[in-house]
Amino acid sequence: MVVDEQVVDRLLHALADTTRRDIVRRCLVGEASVSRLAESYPMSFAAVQKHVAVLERAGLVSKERSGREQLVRTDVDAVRRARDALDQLEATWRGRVDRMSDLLTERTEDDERDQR
Amino acid sequence: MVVDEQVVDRLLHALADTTRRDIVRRCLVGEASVSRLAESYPMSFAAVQKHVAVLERAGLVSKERSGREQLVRTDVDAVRRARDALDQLEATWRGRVDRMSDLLTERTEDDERDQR
DNA sequence: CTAACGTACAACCAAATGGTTGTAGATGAA
DNA sequence: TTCATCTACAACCATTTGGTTGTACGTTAG
Repeated sequence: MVVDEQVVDRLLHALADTTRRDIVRRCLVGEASVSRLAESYPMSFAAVQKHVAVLERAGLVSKERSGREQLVRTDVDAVRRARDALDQLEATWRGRVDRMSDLLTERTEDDERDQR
Repeated sequence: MVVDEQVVDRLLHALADTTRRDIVRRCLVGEASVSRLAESYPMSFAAVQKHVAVLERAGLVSKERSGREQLVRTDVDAVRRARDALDQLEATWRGRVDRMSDLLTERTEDDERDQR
């Protein structure tokens, strides 16, 4: 249940890139070969290969050979695990926020800055 | 409501580090000076300063002078925004997963090529 | 005033990132 | 078989990252 911090590191790092998030989205609906993916982005095939490798190391996608193509598929369970990890992170924060709210009820002071 | 991809990049990158996540947690309950934070981690004061700067650029924390100390405070609203961004990202994925379930019953084609 | 403290910032460094090109090996099509 | 396609991977490069040390400056305590 305790999320391995290193796993979270890899997960968030993998997701901290627009291209990689897009690949995850694309490969959630049906598989796509790496070369097919590469056509969609303004970078070389090898660059896309590297992005896929990062996602693979984070466990977000997996590859499967199909003839001479390598089909990339987002691991739905991994996405769920990513979401759970983020939820857990946020739950910790929220727990702290809630406890902080109690403390703040008696110190309505300099926490009156911006509200949106 | 469309999340700026670059903002998400900065946000996820800022959170993709164990030390930085810890700083966020710590500064959610009460402020802490940078030097006090630095005592908690096996690295130099300057290194912690840089971590705080990364969090600051991502809008997750803010600093406020108090005498000669610089108090770091997690921006609760920013945490909420981070959470919303992640929720939105995950909602997109979930939407795709749901639609994929439908598509899978009748063989998916390439008609889903461009999203955005 | 002086000394200690907290901070800012620059310079430097090693390693990782994100990109490129080039080469080579499998595989499918003609 | 031959050729085009898809992939893997190495080498290289520029930039960023994450760390260090050193210096300078404002502020508080004595």
